[in-house]
Amino acid sequence: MAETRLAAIDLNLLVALDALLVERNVTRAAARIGITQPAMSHALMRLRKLLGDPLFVRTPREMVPTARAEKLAIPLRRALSDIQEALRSDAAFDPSKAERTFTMSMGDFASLVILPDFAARLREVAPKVDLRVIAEEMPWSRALDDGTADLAIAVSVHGAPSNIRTRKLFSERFVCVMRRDHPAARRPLTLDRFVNLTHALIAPGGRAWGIVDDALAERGLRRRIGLTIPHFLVAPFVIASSDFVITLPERVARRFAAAVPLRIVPTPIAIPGFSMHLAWHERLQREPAYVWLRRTLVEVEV
DNA sequence: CTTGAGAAACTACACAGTAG
DNA sequence: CTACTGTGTAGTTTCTCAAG
Repeated sequence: MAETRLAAIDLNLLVALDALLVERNVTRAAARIGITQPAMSHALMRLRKLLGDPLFVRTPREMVPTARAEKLAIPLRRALSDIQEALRSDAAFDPSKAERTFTMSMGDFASLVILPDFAARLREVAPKVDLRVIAEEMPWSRALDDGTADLAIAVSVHGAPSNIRTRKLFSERFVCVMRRDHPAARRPLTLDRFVNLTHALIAPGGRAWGIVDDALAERGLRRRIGLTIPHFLVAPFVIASSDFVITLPERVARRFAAAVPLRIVPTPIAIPGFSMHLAWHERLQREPAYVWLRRTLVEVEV
């Protein structure tokens, strides 16, 4: 039967359980917390006895958590990260000596624009600090809430829960990008020429309709989208070696143009820009390490 | 044959009880 | 209070077994 008196529970078992939930593998979970595999196996046995549940079942690919274990995952992670913070908070943060990992949630766009300079800066001023970037798979506010992420970079922070703090990083506008020797690059890009070109679109959702199409539709215009791709990775190479034209955030365009021969021109139609924001949980508001992390991120000129 | 979970045997250590 | 000793627990190494 489940034991509810905390004094009767070895709380270290919860650290083991957390590692198992993250790794879903006894050997790796053991390595994660610095014990051997049999010790972790033993810890799992004690957890099973304590909670009266198998917790994990072996499958060819991984140790799959039972419903009971799954249910514990998020509150456990949150509790452990709170404890970790509580223990850490008094010590002032010295980036040049700190050995720790920060986890940040950000998408393709933010990674491309922010990471190159930020990662370089980190190596310089905090050589022993590791950075773990996770994709925006879950709602980022939840990742901040349960401690999966220390910081999120997001486009829209409207309607964020009240326990989430935000700060604007930068505003972004759209530009048109084509290969450097594209025939259309010889003359100014008028709206008329723009709609007669064949366009490429980065559409994570796969929908062949973007913000440009909204702006065109307002004027009763349409363009042909000849290529839709789900992420930024291949875009510069496709554009550099074809006649497709693409409309991109300016900072992305500049990154691409630094890697392959491209021409960047203004959009011939007004397209509303957007802003990128930093978001964090209020419990990290005054923690020296996170104050430093946020300041360092803001200081990186992108 | 390889990999990984779990069992067995052994070891180290903390704690409690007891003697001086 | 200190020193010694017995007990229990959790760790390690080594092994076994099952599955791919």
